Amino acid sequence: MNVRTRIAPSPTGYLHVGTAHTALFNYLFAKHSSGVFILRIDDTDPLRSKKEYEDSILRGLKLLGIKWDEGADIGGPYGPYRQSERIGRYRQYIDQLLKQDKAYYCFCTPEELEKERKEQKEKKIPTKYSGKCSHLTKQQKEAFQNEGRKPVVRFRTPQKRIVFRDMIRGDIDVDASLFGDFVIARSDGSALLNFAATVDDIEMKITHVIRGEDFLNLTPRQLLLTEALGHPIPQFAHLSFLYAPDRTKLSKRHGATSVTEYIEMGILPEALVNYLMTLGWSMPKDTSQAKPTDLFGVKEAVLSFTIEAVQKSAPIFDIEKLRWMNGEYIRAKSDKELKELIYQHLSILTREHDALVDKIIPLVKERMKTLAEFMSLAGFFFERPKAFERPLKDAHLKVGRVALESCAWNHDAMEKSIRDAADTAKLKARDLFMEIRIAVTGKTVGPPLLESLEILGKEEILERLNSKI
RNA sequence: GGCGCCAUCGUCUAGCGGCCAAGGACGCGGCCCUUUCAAGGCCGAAAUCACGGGUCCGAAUCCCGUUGGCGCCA
Repeated sequence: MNVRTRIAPSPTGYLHVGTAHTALFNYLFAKHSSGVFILRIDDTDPLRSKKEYEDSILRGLKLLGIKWDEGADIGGPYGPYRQSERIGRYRQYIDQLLKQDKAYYCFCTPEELEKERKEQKEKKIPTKYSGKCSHLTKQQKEAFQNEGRKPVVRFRTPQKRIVFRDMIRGDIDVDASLFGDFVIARSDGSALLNFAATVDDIEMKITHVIRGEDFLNLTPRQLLLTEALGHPIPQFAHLSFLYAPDRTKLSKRHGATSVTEYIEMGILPEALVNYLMTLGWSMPKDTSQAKPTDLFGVKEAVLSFTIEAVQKSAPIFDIEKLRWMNGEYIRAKSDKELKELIYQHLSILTREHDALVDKIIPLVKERMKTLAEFMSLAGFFFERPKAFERPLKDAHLKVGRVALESCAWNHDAMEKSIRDAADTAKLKARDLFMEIRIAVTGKTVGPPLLESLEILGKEEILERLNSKI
């Protein structure tokens, strides 16, 4: 069987890391079986859906290297892949169910339904639709229509137990009589998301539906609908949500939630993807390696990915581990690659800085956890420090200036001169180094000092020292 | 409220009945290296496997219940 999976984001916001996570697992699963991965846009909510969001979601996924074989932008044999362009199809399926009496018109008003619910609550019985309109006569229907009522369409839910096997969670057992006849089309005729998704999954021949756990309770309905429509049911797998450290859903108040925001922070796409893959899944131990590793790419993951190995519990998104991983990826880059990334990331740098940047990169590479940190680490190369972390010690600076004035401008000569001067003045060399560091960079921590002095040049350094004495 | 899902170090996880008085990674602490900070190396603290019952010669692993978290429906 040819595996076909899909990600179906609603374009109501920028690409959320949780969506990227789900997309990634769909992709890994499909590609592990040489299957097809599809990108569908579920834009059934016209009020909240925006083209801008759709574009950014597509861009984000591409950036992460998650490529789809069929999708809203590139089409494919089962298109269109945008729900707003499929409305007519949903109508056809609704009519089919209506014709077969597997669905019916319900004329109940919201007020009537609310009243019904209230009564059920008072009697402490499960709240569900009573089925009041399930067997209306022709006359009754006409009477309602003459009143001007617009009916919704409800699915006639078979009263039975539904058992299905979730590839991650195992057997799930639900009693369909508990949720009753649910709505599949609004009074304006438009299909509800769950119905639309069911139809799309059928038409797009989706074999494995891998999605968020919020759909777990909706799956029995999809199963019933698929059955009623006369199609084979796909396999299901439900992934846990990603949570913030306070165990609530990742949201704006926890900081960055969208892929774009992480990229803007200077997280490399490969690092983000790698980190996301370790959330809920782990690379099987390689017996040839002494230690298992958290560091691996999509290609390797595709080889060993199995959905059964996915963790059931909900992971917490830990930005510290992401930052560590990003540092690993930065250090794995060649200096040249890193330079290009830095140019892309920091628009204030231009090619005229090229010679300088070439020299700086080896000094800061192993100190950076994000691309954005380049500037906080190396800013002093581009402009003189405006602020100083602490007041400077004049006596030390004078000794340091004298030592540097007279010596050749290379690492070893400077070191010797500074150490000798420290000895003569009965100062600790390390203190002398520190004062020079602060005078030159403004900070107590930073790249190696003597290498930095070499790069900035004697004239500039002496001026920086003089200005502080 | 009804139903469903989940539960191993602070965090991500390994573990799928004996190899586990629980392994790795991030983070944290210490030491080494060192002109600072990193990077790197070494060492360490950190989970009575949520709790309580079973099943079994034997349970983190199977079953039941409780608690807590989350979700769906309303």
